[in-house]
Amino acid sequence: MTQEELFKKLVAHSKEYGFIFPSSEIYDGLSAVYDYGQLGVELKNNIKRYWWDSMVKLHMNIVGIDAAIFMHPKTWEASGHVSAFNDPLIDNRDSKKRYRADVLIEDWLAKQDEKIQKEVDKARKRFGESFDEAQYRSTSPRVLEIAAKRDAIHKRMADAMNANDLNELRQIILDCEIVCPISGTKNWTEVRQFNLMFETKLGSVAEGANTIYLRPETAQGIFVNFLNVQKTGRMKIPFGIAQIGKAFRNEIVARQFIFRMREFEQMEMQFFVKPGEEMKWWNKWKQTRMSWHRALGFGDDQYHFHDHEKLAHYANAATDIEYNFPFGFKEVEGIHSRTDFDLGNHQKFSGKKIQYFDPESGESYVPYVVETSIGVDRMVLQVLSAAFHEEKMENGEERVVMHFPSALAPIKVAILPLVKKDGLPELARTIIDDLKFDYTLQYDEKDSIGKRYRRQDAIGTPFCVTVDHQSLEDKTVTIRHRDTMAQERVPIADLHRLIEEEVSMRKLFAKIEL
RNA sequence: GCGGAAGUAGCUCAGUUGAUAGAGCAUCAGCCUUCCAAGCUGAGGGUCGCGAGUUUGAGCCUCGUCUUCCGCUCCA
Repeated sequence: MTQEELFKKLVAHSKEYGFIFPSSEIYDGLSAVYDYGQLGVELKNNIKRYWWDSMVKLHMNIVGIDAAIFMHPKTWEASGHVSAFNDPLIDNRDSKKRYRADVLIEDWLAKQDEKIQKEVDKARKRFGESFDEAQYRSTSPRVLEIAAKRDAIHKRMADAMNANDLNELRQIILDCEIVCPISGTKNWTEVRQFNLMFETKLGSVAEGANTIYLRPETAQGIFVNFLNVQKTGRMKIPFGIAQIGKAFRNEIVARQFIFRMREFEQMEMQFFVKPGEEMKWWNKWKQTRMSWHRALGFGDDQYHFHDHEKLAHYANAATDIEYNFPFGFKEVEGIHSRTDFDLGNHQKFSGKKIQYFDPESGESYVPYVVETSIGVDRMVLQVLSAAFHEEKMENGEERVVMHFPSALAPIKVAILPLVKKDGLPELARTIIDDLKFDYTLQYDEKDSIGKRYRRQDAIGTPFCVTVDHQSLEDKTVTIRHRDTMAQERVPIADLHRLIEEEVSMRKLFAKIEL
């Protein structure tokens, strides 16, 4: 079976058993929006709890918050999203390729520099050792001409970007006679603006409504609350603030099931450190976060770091943890050193002093930030694709099993009376009443016991507890393990302890490098 | 957004040259009582993605539209 077929089966399985449904399916669905079903939400909640507890419980210097999705519009000017998340795009009609208009122009500008360099190299050959490059650059008519044109275009582009003048951007592309690298033609469409932030209105139209944005990342909710948390929590640097919440990006192309959605959930922790110590902490969090992933037991070789070569406007170091999805290694989590970009900008835009007074040195400074940012939905997809297996059993038949780590499994235990008479269902109910306060359970008395085991395998339930006639006599039951299919006879009184040992998150936590 | 393919029951699919929609599995009820999916009886469930058009008549032909998949593109 190819990876592609496996992925299709996984998507179908996710829907069939109630993990993930297309949104608004009775209205033909909504592109790249998905709903979590009865099992999906349990899995997702468990993943969130695994992350949350590993942050705020295991680290005494990390606390959580839950900020609003709506934020003051100035937030997004300070964060750089208003300018950086606004891409002017242009299509070439012949090659059908789409480009960022400003990138096309910048490529052209870079080419002018190359042209100048060529002139310089030619001159150097001509003049030999007596060649004075600086003088040549400042006097050669040919070089000056190219440089003047380059600077003029550069200024026009900067002005156009600032003024958001899309027609001017297109005119520059035409004036520079920029051709499509693929088709080699100048058959360009209009430049169109793609704003990756969703807009909505706050207040009624009559009152004069303000445009606000749905947050494109949760991080800013942490930054604007830095002072609140630091002061009220009496936090001392280094410390972190964690948050789980929805974010929204109007992606041009959103696809690959729940990998890239327009509405998605992030788990972010912003760690505030003393300037100059950020690389130490960046490296430390890389290790901690990688061990968090590997603790799930999907195979250490299924992950790798992917360092960014082109850094975002706020970062001085950035890496991604990538997981080997059925469609290749893809980003699950980003670990970025964001410097003092965010806090510094909020200080500038708000006019409020956002600094930390270091009691040891007696100095005040804007802290540096190391961010860990992980997509909840990508984690769900990672766990689903790692867990999904079709296996051949000893008797030659196949079974579909979700090998979830027990701590993440949506249903922990299925309680199954061997037959639905002779008082077996009644005894099963008393077991449920005892366990239901601590675990998600399912009860099933329909069909043969083998069929019921198959059903539980398909949703990844780690334990099946089967009540039979002997149970009535000696208060024991068989407990059947999902992965090995092995059974053991245990006293009903021991069930709670045996299950707890397996499904507790302690086992996972113990593997994390703190 | 472009190109290609697809959309019929919860799932996998059949449906001939256009003529009142089918199967298997699944679901539900009853019987049977059995530790690794297939026993028996019965029942429910589809305006064939949606909307127009052609036609006496459209699941089937035409156009539009939506959604999904693959490739390109994009990606903090």
